[in-house]
Formats: sequence, C-alpha cells, structure tokens
Amino acid sequence: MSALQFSRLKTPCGVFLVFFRSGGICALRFPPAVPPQVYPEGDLPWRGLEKDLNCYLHGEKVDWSLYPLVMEGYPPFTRRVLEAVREIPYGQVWTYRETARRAGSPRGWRAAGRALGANRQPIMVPCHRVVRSDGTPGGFGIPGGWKERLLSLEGVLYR
DNA sequence: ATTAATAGCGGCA
DNA sequence: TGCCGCTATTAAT
Repeated sequence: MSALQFSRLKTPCGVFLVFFRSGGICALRFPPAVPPQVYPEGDLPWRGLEKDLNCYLHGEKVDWSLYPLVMEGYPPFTRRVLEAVREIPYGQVWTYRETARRAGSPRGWRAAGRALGANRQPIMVPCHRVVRSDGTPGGFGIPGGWKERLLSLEGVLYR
C-alpha cells in the first residue's frame, strides 16, 4: 500500500487536513496544535476536492460518492454503518435506529452510535445526518471541535 | 479473560 | 421518572 500523505484545504471554518494515499481519502481533520511531521505533505490527486468542500460548506449540493474513501482498518460493523450513512439521501436525516437497520443490525442502534464515533471521514461520511429519535443532533464525537465549528454554519449541515 | 463504558432506544414499574 | 436489556467495540482491570 502506498504511503500516507496529507494536504491542507482552506475553508470558511478554517484549514482542514485531508490524509490520503493512492487508494483514496483516509481521514479529514482539523489541524492539531503541533503540525504533523510524521507524514509528508503532498498535492491532492483530486483537484476538485477543495472547491467541493467549500461549495458544501456554503450550502451547495456535493456528490461525495465520487471520491474514493479508504475504509480499511474499521471493524466490520463500524464499516457497514459508515457505508450505510454515506447513502443517506441529500436533505434527509436518519435516526440511529434507522442507521442500525440499514447496517444490518436492527437492534444495534447503540452500537451504531459507537461506530459513528469512530468515523475518520466526517463530511464525506455524513455522520452529522444521524440524529436521535427525538430529532436532536447526535454527538460529533470527533476530537478537534467539529461540533462547534460546523454547527456555526447554520442550516448547512442538514441540507 | 472478564468487566466497564460508550454519539441510543423502547418497555415496564 | 428511573431502571433494564439490547448491540459492537474498545479500554481497563
């Protein structure tokens, strides 16, 4: 497998780091206080990605299925949950229960929550479209302030 | 090798 | 209202 690299993407809510290898995109994160030195910075093979991310954060529709994601390293159920979530139609939300059902484990909604917490590719795996049964947002259990920074873009996330 | 702890939910007292 | 069990995975004991 090819070596992991990263690139910086400028967006309205700050710089994102996108980690990638030849097989696809591995992770999307906000930069840590100390820049990563263990991986080389390189040019993205997907030229439209920065533009698409900015379009998305401005509320436009983006088809993330066109970007290959590296799903290796996730446990099997986690992977099924994340792949299911990628298919939530634009403008819709699913409950944790619905998400678990689509992942093949109708009673595994709690486990689905845990699986979403392991998501390394937010936005492209739209974990923000999974809500509780009462309609309130889920957790965004990703380190780095995702919840605050993304919810500040009112009305964008649930389109 | 167990046990606890999780981005949740519905049933039952 | 509060407690219980359910599911998959990880961290702690």
